[in-house]
Amino acid sequence: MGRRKIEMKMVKDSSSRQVTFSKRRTGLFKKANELATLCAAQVAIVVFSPGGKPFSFGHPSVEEVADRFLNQDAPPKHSIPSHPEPPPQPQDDSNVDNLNQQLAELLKQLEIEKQKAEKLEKEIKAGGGEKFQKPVNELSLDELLDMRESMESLHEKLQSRVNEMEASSSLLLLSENPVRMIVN
Amino acid sequence: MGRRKIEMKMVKDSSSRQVTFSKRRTGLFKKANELATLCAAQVAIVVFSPGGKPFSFGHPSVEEVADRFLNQDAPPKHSIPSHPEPPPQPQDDSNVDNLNQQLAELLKQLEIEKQKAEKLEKEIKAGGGEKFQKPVNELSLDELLDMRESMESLHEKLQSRVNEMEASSSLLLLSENPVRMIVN
DNA sequence: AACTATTTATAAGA
DNA sequence: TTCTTATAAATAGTT
Repeated sequence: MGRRKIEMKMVKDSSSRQVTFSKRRTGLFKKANELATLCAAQVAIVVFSPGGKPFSFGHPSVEEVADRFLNQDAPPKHSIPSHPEPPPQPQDDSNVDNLNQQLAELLKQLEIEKQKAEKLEKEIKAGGGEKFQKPVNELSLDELLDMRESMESLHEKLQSRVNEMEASSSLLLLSENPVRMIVN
Repeated sequence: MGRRKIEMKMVKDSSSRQVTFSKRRTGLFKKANELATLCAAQVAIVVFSPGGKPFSFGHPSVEEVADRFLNQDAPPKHSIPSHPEPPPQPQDDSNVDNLNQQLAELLKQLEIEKQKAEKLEKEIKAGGGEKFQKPVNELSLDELLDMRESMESLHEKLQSRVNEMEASSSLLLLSENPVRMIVN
């Protein structure tokens, strides 16, 4: 999906591989979050980078998905009653066991977090800074991401303003009238 | 990614939601497979469909990834002590508190910056009035440059904070469960 | 970290 | 469900 189509084989260059991993992990988690959001599905993902570092996503939380996995509850909704009922055997695409379920849950949560963040970002971008008045403890990763976006937006505005100012000041220096500048 | 852009909200129609889930689950697993293949990374995903059916993907297998998670090798930082007997209460709360405090600070600074920006904006726009007689240009330019600097600084901090939050949230999610994840 | 040129993923529709 | 098609997204290669 880029300048070129690449072979589905391990990227040899360690450095490039790390870059690819970062980009794709982000994309994967985003997709997971979208799946969870659009379909009211629970998702958990666990990933070990080539360097061995773990990353995870879960919706609504890794714990919940994990518990559900462990308890093999296949309830239609989000109920996580610790009712020791041996529910139906999942028909996974691959190996599935308790651990797998837990992992799946984790991945879900991560995805959800990402989606929330995106949502917040949009809100912030669109609206104003109402979010800044919310109690910090309620700030989640999503909100943080939103904040980052608004920051970027602010920064962009600042940037263009500075550019205008610089251009104007330059012109002023060239003019016979050294002062007064109108910036609108 | 199709004929039209869709809102990131739960698909109301049950039937459509099921279709979307099927398509996107396939896509998610495909992406996971590519990530694992291209980056030599281990990946595990568990998903519960809106109907409550479990699906999973694992490379090399969900069990292996799960085991690796459970058998965490003591990581340098956000490690969660996975002790054999009484799995100690994770001190995640403290971590969260710290993050929240830092976040609070950032928010404060952001607020201040925003106010400055607004003030400056007003002054500049009010240019239609008396401002023309003051050396607004130079002053404003300086102020703008300062602001830009602080904005950039803030942005950097926010960026790293986001990174921490992502890692921490992952850890926290796992720590509350029987599953443990190490992010270092 | 940003930016395009392309490749993919997919929302609709059949 | 599967296939097709028009678009929206993701991302490989670059800077």
